[in-house]
Parts: sequence; structure tokens; C-alpha cells
Amino acid sequence: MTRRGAAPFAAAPNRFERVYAVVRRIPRGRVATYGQVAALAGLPGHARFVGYALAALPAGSRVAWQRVVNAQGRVSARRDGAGVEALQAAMLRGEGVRFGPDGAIALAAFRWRPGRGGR
DNA sequence: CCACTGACGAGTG
DNA sequence: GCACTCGCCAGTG
Repeated sequence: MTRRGAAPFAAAPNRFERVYAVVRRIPRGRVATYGQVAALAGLPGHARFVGYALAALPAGSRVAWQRVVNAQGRVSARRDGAGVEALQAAMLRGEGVRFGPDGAIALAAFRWRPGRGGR
């Protein structure tokens, strides 16, 4: 195709799609960090982009956006927050993800690790 | 077309 | 450990 500058992917539809595809692969009861998702999507270093992609998610999408947390294992607060972060935390707890006393998830135990036997 | 914004992360002082 | 800066991409006014 026409060279997309330095696009590492030839048939890459939209980068958003790549991000969504990765997020969909996160198994229930596990979480991934923005940076991790970005890297898996072939966009290393673009953690911010992942956040934006998720923010642009249409309502009703099956993307498990709630399983994406920041590098600290905490739910990132949105600008227009409206308690959505609380909902996200509740959803995760419902999947078996446990939060520490400081409200952070122990990534060492719950971080999704693809390519290692599945989980 | 320009400027600003937005679910982040790593580095620096 | 905290405050600040830079980088990255796409959408919107």
C-alpha cells in the first residue's frame, strides 16, 4: 500500500482497532496496563494513545475497557469522571480482581501475561 | 490550518 | 517521594 511513513503494519486498519483487539484478549479476572496494551498493539510507548482510544469507545462495545489500568495498578480517573472509575473497580472486583488497601491492584498477581500458557 | 484536549509513562531535579 | 516536562496520536472547534 502506499507507504504510511513509518507504519510498521501494512494492513493496519486503524490504530484504534488494534488497541481494541488487544483489550478484547485480556482474560476475565486479569488486567493490563495502558503501556502494556500499547506495546501488544504494536505501539510501544503510546500508552496515552491507548487511553484516548478507550475514551473514544462507543457505548455498548464489547471491549473490556475495565480491564485496562495504569502502570500503578490503579483505575485512572477521567476528566468528566462521574463515578465511572468506581464502576470499573466494581466490575473488576466482580471478576475476581482484588484491590489493595491503597486502592491499587497487585499487578504482580493480576497482570495479564499473554504468551505464557494463556494465563 | 492552528491550538487544545485527553483513561499515560518514564525521566529529571 | 513529589512536582514538573516531554513525547505520542487522533478528534474537535
